[in-house]
Amino acid sequence: MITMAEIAKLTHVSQPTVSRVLNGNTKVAPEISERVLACAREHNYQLNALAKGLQGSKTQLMGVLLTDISNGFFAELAKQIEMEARKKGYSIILFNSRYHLELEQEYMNVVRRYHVDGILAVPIRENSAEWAESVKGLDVPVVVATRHAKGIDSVYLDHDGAGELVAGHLLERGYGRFLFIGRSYDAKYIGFRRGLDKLGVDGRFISSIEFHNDEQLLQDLDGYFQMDGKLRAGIFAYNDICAIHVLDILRRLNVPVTERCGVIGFDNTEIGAYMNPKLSSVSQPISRMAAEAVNRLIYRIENPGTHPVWNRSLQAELSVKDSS
Amino acid sequence: MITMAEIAKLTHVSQPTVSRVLNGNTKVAPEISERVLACAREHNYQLNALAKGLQGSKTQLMGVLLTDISNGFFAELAKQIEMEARKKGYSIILFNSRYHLELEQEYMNVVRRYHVDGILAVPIRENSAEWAESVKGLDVPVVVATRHAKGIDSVYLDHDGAGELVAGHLLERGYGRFLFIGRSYDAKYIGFRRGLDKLGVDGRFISSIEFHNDEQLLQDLDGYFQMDGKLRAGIFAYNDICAIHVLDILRRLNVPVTERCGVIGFDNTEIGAYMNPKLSSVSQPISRMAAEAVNRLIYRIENPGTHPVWNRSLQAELSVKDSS
DNA sequence: TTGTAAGCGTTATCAC
DNA sequence: GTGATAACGCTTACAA
Repeated sequence: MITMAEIAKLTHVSQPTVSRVLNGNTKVAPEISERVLACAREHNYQLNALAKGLQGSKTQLMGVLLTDISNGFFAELAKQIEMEARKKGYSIILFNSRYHLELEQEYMNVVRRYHVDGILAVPIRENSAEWAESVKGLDVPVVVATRHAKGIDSVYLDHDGAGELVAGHLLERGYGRFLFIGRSYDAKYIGFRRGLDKLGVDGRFISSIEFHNDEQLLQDLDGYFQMDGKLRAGIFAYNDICAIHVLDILRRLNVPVTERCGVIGFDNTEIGAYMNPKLSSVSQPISRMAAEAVNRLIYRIENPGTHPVWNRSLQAELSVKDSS
Repeated sequence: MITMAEIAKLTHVSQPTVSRVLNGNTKVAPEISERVLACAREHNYQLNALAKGLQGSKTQLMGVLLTDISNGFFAELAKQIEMEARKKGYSIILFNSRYHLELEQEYMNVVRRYHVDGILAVPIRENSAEWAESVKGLDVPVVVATRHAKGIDSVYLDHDGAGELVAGHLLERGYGRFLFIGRSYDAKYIGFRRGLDKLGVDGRFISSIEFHNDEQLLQDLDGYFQMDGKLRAGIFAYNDICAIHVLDILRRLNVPVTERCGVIGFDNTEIGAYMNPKLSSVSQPISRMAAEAVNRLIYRIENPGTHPVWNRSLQAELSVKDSS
């Protein structure tokens, strides 16, 4: 690997001049500039990011700390982050905590060794005191993605609003009663109820059940479809996997989808598109989330100092397919 | 961030002594060692990997160049690579070519900037001359994963053997005729045929069709099940996605799975386990592939110089579920 | 066993 | 405009 000093020797200039030419910020005589650039190109010069970083300047490295890269959602997020970072000239150093708190803690240290310019994290427990502590101890900016973190910049999906969105869609499609499958305290359900309420749906027609296993869900859905047989049911599952189980059970119960009920999933995973019928689903705007997170992080990198905490809530989008 | 020099000042020793203590290779007086270690711990000292790398020593960085991190298979691979690398004290710098040749080329350059100790790659075109050229131009060891690369160390799955494995399984389960869905020149099919042949299956009962779209596949399968109605059919699809389409079509054709036919997928993706019936599938030993690749790369890092090219072919495993 | 000195490849601060 | 020179934090001789 050729260095600036070597290029300097070859082109009969000083090494700092080579630096000036290659960085292109300071004025340099055109003939020198040309000579140096030609030489650099010829030898396929590559900046030594280590030396640059050591010197105090930026490393152009972004630490990315995820919980589970093998999860399709985070894999897509990682992809988008990498794309967006690349656009801005940053490379990604990847850490995957696998939901191990100790590992996450270790990574918070390891990442410092590489003097990354900033960290983009999906913490395991975004509101734990220890994690907040680690972040404060760091001397680099941190942005949290996919979750709301108190006291730290973050970008996340508005689950509550997503529920409302689903409510509007199901109502528009003429469903007359509504079932949420998931925890009753889920923000999605809160928003779902509120949305239905706003649009004048009687609370009697809104209910929720939890999903534990197929047999229990089958029982529950069977019961649900015994009553109020005439009203088409709009079913909102807390994620696509759950929704897929629902589709399977509906098939076993001989409840035709869209005729007697509609099903909406959450996450809009690829797998949903392979179902029959294709699963309608709420999609998280992953690429926007990645872009906003990366850009905010870069903003923080380029504008050090304390700024008010920035929390960006993104709106969900509905990907309507064949199941609703 | 505290430095060795600062620790040296605080503990009244020289900076190289601090280095000696922290690295633990050279002999240092116990009382000094203790003092230094205590100080380092107290201030949560972290090595400056940039300085270490710059000095000529290793960066403990591994460049990982993938084609598509959002693909579940590669996502899992990335996870395993990260795990294995971490175990050995390496961190991962991730690049995702998205199957763009120019991007891959750019990344081959960018990665040099960070002076990674080695590169673990899934190249887009493992046998292209240009790529081989880029690799030769590099001064760091490269190991290719998931594909066989001529002239470069690589770990990959034995597709041919996998086909043979499937043949044995289907025969054992009593299927009497066999259908491969995919390209006829696929190594899986070659192995599949050979396996069946070895076990005495008449070539008349072996065939293959390609998969282009659902309608065409439905026609083809319909035709296939019209003839030789008595023989149970063992169907081997070139990947899980295809197998899932097959399952769907079999349902539409009212061909009961396991009674009249069995279906085997390839990749053993998570999605297959959510099917009904659960999809039997050939699983690539991802974690072993990752481990072998990482370990080979580390071997190359620690033993520079020319060694004979190392090509490791791994055997597939069959994950038998409910569809066969 | 420990300290001194040099050097890795940059950028930044000076002079000229 | 351009060239010395110092500095970043570390490892590796070499000296004591």
